[in-house]
Amino acid sequence: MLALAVLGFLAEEPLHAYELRRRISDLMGHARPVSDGALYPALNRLLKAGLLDRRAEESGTGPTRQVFTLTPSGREELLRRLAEPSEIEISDGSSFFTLLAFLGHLPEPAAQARVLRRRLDFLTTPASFFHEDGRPLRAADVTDRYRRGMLVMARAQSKAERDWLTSELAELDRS
Amino acid sequence: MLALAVLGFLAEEPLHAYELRRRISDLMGHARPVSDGALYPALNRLLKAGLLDRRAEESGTGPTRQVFTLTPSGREELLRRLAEPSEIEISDGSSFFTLLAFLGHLPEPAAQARVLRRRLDFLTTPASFFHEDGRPLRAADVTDRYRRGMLVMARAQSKAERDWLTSELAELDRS
DNA sequence: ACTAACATGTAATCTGTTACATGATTGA
DNA sequence: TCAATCATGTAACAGATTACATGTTAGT
Repeated sequence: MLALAVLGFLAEEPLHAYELRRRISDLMGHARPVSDGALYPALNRLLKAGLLDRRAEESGTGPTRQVFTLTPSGREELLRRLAEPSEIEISDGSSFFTLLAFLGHLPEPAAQARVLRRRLDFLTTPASFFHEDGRPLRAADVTDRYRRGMLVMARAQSKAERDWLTSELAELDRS
Repeated sequence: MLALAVLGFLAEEPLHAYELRRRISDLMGHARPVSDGALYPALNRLLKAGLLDRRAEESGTGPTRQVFTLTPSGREELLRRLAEPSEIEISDGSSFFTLLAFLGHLPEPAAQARVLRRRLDFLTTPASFFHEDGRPLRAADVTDRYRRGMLVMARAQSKAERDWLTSELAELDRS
């Protein structure tokens, strides 16, 4: 997930670690902040895998900035990950959102549409939070007010997302 | 997170690991399935910490079931975690949802309200996904269609949740 | 005969968090 | 003077994923 965000942002322009952290923080870090202990090792892993290049840049002030650039192989990896997301990247809302932020990098609209379609299919498949005696509980049968709230909000969110996906897919079809 | 769900479900009734896994899967596992490699070690940690008791129960068929029960100390820990959630449990949507599923176990409505209030405060504080030249981009200025979609959906969700929280808090105040 | 569901666990590996460690610059 | 922001990293630890390992029962 962190790796995807790194590749995605570097696909737009070369950045040093600190600036990368800020952008990733804005994107995903409302919830959990991006820690240095995650970012720097991740950058080194990507570097070792040949997906990134690093060059030192004197900034005048403070430590030398380490500026990272996406290699051609890194761009391939990004496009592959965007075009063929894993099941969890489709089903987990926050992972999917990260994907969405970079989906525009996929050159073919048809490839973008395939990803949106997968998400729509996932959201359209009904799922149930709570069970009793092995059978799913309908919303009306959930007595706990907070669990009822969960169902209400999950539905509202799913509806909003399905509507958006549907209209976006329709627009992609037209072009 | 896994630990909270274990404590929460066991607060309702004793369960064996497999059944626990099913319930946790229903609750949080739409996205990522609960793996045995996470669940069994987590149960052993809680056991060692004295929050759970385990007893073997012959099921006739297959391996002996390991039935887990919440100890008094486990219940205390659950209530403490529900009453005083960490910042990330408040700000991360999926963590907060897990919390919500068990919030009803808190005996005092005022303690429940404090948690809801914290979430509402978090949602009311404006946050921005994207920045340009250090300043937050307004939705209208986001040109990428998918990023615009992210903003639209994030707003819809936030609104739905704030509405629900507000009405729930009003009801708690009345009683 | 095969698949899914039931039922429990371990081991290697990966990733992330938290804390540590350093040091300059800018604004209140 | 004190806090925040800029800027880079390491080390210990916690937690999760994936794959391995085993075996029964019920349904197709």
